Amino acid sequence: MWPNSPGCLGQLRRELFKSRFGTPRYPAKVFNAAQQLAFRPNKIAQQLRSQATQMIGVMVPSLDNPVFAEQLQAMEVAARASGYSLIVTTSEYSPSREGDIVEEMLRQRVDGLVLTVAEADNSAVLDKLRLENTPCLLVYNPPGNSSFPSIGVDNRAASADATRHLITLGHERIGMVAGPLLQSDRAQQRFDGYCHAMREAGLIARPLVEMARHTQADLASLIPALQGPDALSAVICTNDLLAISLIGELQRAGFSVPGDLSVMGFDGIALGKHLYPSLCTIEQPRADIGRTAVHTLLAMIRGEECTPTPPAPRIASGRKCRNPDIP
Amino acid sequence: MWPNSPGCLGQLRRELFKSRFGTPRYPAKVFNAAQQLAFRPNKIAQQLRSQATQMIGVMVPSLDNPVFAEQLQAMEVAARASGYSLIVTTSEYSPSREGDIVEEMLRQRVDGLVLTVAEADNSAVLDKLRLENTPCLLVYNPPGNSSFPSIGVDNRAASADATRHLITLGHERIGMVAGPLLQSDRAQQRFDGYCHAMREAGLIARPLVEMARHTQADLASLIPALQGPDALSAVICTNDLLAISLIGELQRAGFSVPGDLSVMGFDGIALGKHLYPSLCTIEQPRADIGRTAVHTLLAMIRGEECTPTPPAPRIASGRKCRNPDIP
DNA sequence: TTGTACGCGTTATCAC
DNA sequence: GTGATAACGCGTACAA
Repeated sequence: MWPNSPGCLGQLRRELFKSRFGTPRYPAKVFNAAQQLAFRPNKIAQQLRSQATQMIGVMVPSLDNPVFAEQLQAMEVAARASGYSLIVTTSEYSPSREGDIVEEMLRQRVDGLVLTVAEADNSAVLDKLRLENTPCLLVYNPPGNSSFPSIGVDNRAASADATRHLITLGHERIGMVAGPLLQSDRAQQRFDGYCHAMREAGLIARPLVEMARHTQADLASLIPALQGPDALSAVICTNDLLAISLIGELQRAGFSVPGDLSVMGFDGIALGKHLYPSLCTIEQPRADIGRTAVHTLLAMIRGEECTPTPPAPRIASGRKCRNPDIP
Repeated sequence: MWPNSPGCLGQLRRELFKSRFGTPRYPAKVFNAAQQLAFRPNKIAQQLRSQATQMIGVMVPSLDNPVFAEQLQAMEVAARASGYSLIVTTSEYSPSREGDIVEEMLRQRVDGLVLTVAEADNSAVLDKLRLENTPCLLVYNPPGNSSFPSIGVDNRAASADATRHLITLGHERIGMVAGPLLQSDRAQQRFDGYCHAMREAGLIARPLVEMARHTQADLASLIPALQGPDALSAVICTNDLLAISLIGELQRAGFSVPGDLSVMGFDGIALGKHLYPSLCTIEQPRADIGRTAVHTLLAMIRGEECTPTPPAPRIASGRKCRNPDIP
């Protein structure tokens, strides 16, 4: 009909523009024209013109882990409420994928980034981002030396809490089970907290039992620690999926849980409390973390907190869930 | 340095352009200039110019349900492998949110949409999309009358399979438990399949037991059906989270599972098989569904299958998982 | 090979 | 108020 004649679209655009700034006055003429032309504002052009995309880039290791999925759910709701959209990517804990993803998002000119990287203290992608001026926020990664603000629980303290909890219950031979350590700085921190609490109580910290996958236990690597006079009476897993799967493996192999071995988790995924007995775990407020991450990043985008090293907003150490079956 | 001088950026762009079409020849001069200027191609401008965004819009009801999260994980990997990004949104089963989300994505000029709507046969957002020419693919929604291609298992057949499985095991008093029915056409289809299999076996189908939430069972609404001479001996839940949570509630209330009541799930989330006893369920190949959804949509975007009603690609009815504890 | 000019759809700022 | 115009960064056709 009217292709690009400024007489029509020009006025239309002007009206739509005004309506955004509190002068919403739609002459029927303009409104009808908009409908007849099936006019739909083009965000691409708006973004190019305004140099802002209202999009935030999100990178998590994997969405197969409910921890990240539930955090993302909260982030999406919070972002949408503020008029922002999410570009979501998964790194699979691979540094090279991390690099590609971030580069891609920068080309897309996202207004900000929310990342969970493999290792915050030794990350090529963070080194690169330090030279950019795109606001960037870490989630779950310990604040450490990365010089980026980070949101998440204090893994060391939380893990020490969990250990003390088991000690209070009378356990002395406590171990820790983790997924591939190289891939996650959180697991390392949680191990540190465990060691600290053990020493503090005069107990000996056992070496970490490392499993091949983050979310699936293989019993074989734990069996040695369950035999002999020094056999473990309790273990803490670095995440809930690992704990649940370990409990299943133990039961399948004829062990009684928690009779022969108490198993504690870490994360507090929603499912844990529906199980029977419910999983004893350290609960990370995933929804809060997601929401807070978005709000913090939006503040950074507005330039409110854009100093490179603001006081890292930490959420207090997670709280323990009662598990009546742990002795 | 060189702000916009065509002498520099023009050549640079040309080189980058050529390199995309098989003449990758970077004179050092150009390459260095790119680095010195910290040049980064602007996707926004590319998108505006080429009228294609290489972005696909995804809408799922909620990421708190691992079914959708795991599907999304597979979609993200497949999309990235083809150079596409994902804009992810959650509708929370709300039709009004569905409308807002899709409108927003159309303004963003996504190249295609992958949606899971509440009710495909009665959906305002699909009615609107029929008038647009943005490729659109449904996931999990039954193909039905929506005139959109859809990917997912045949819920009716799968549910009938599950029912027959229980019947084969000797059960006769079988019930079905669902979340809020109005919010999900899948649950309705699964109930239909159950009814069909029951009638087929000469058994009476019980009325659906509807729970207030999709992922959390409240035992109270099921208790009546567990009492009296006609007490149920088995139930099928319309999704795994509901099943797991119901099992927990039952056990907490002193029931024995599967002694007093056998509980079957639907979806086959990864966690189910790690439990002990592992959850008996109908497995939907979520990763396959996600991958296939992306590949199909990309084909539609390329115009290969862009007829409004192509033969709906269905994945064969999911397969049963063995659960040794169901009698 | 190298330089130039136009258009994609908006927004912003002019002049009328 | 209304209409024309520049610029955002890129792709591309065309001219030098």
